[in-house]
Amino acid sequence: MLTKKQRDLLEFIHKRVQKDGVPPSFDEMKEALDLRSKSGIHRLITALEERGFIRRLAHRARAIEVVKLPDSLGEMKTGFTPKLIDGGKPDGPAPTAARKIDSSQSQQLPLIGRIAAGIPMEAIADDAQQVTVPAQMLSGQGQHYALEVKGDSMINAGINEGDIVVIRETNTAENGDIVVAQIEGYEATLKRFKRMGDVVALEAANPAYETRMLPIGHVKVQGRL
Amino acid sequence: MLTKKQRDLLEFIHKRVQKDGVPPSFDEMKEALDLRSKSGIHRLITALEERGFIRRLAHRARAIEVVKLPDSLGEMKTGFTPKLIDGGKPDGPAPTAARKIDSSQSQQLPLIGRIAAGIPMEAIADDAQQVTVPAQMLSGQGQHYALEVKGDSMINAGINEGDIVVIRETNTAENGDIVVAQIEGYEATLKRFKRMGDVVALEAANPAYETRMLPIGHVKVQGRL
DNA sequence: CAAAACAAGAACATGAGTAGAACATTACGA
DNA sequence: TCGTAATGTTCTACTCATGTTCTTGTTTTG
Repeated sequence: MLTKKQRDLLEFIHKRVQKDGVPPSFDEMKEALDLRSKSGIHRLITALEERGFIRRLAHRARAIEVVKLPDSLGEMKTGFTPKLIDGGKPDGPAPTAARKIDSSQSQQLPLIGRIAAGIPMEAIADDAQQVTVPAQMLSGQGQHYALEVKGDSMINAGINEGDIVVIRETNTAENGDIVVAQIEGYEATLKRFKRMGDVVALEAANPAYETRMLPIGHVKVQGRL
Repeated sequence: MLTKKQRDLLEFIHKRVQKDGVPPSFDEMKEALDLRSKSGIHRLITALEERGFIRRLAHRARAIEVVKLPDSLGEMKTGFTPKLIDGGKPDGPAPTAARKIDSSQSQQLPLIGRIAAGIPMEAIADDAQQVTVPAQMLSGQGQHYALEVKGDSMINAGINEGDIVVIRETNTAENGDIVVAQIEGYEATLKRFKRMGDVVALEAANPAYETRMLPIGHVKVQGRL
């Protein structure tokens, strides 16, 4: 699926994100791949994006995100990723027009995936991946769902990249619980929950990651492990 | 299902991907099968794709992906077996046992997305992106959903890469309709639908793409534009 | 606000890789 | 034996991947 260069670059980006938490700039990638020009990187990035391995925001510095890795670089079956790119979306004939329509005449639809009009690539969400879970893992009450873990911040809690965790939907948590927390209304992350007065501490089970302290209003618990 | 040659080639590709992470080029395959020409490879590849064993991107170098293996090669499958982690009993060496649990005690959970345990990255599926759509685009009946278009095969129908199409769920279609079609049970693609007797023609609105003819049982209409 | 940093991408060159036509050969079943 | 499908081979045409240099905007920052 990927050429060697593309793979190298993807690997480099991934490692940088793992290590520094910040994706590299074009210049840094250029150095890493020993190129004399950034344009080559640009094209590789474009290719990777086209193949669905990364996502990015146009014109944003270092706004690259590794969505999936090739099989050879780690196990992560990517079911599908309900999320979309393009922070800017500057123009584009049809879309722009559509977005201008008065909201009172509009209604919300879930964007459930991506469809290939050219080469078929990703199944649509109706075929969402299912995982089979032993019944005793479920607490009997409440809605459960499964999530694949990305990243290694909970490594000391025995949760590694690629693992599947079973989450019970809830909006409360006890100190010490591992929760899915939504920060600032948009980031969802898996952390250990601790409340200290008016702030909430989200601590990772990996010394390489820092504990985040956030005012209580900014964190919303979405589920509990 | 497969001829010997096809099987050999598939096996070779699979091994290469396992080993290097990068699929082989036509030339390399030619060498592996001890042929003097790449055209033979081309035909084998085409046959494999037709039979659903591989997927590929047209005109992209090394853009081959093994989708499934014939039964005879099944043992080679790399067991991606994610550990299931139970919040209640967070310690380790149980997963093997857990997987052996009788299926009658199990239940299906939707895998609805991905959660970042390291750097917060992706919202979970509950926060799936919403697109706003003018009410007059909806037919008033039936379930609708939105899909982002990838690829350019429908370019002559005014549908370009990045556009969002609104689909009504249905399992029927008239000739000439643009439909989301699922082929062979796994590919979802956007094409113009035409039925001719017992075969269905899925034609792209772009001369660069060919029309696919498939027996009627292999195509399932999932929705209509 | 201006400078610095960074991303987008046009233009050009070259080698790598894919598509497919045309024709010969072989194996196998009706 | 004839016909068909799978294979081999050769050749040609075309597209893609990559490297390079430069130019044009955008974003971030001092």
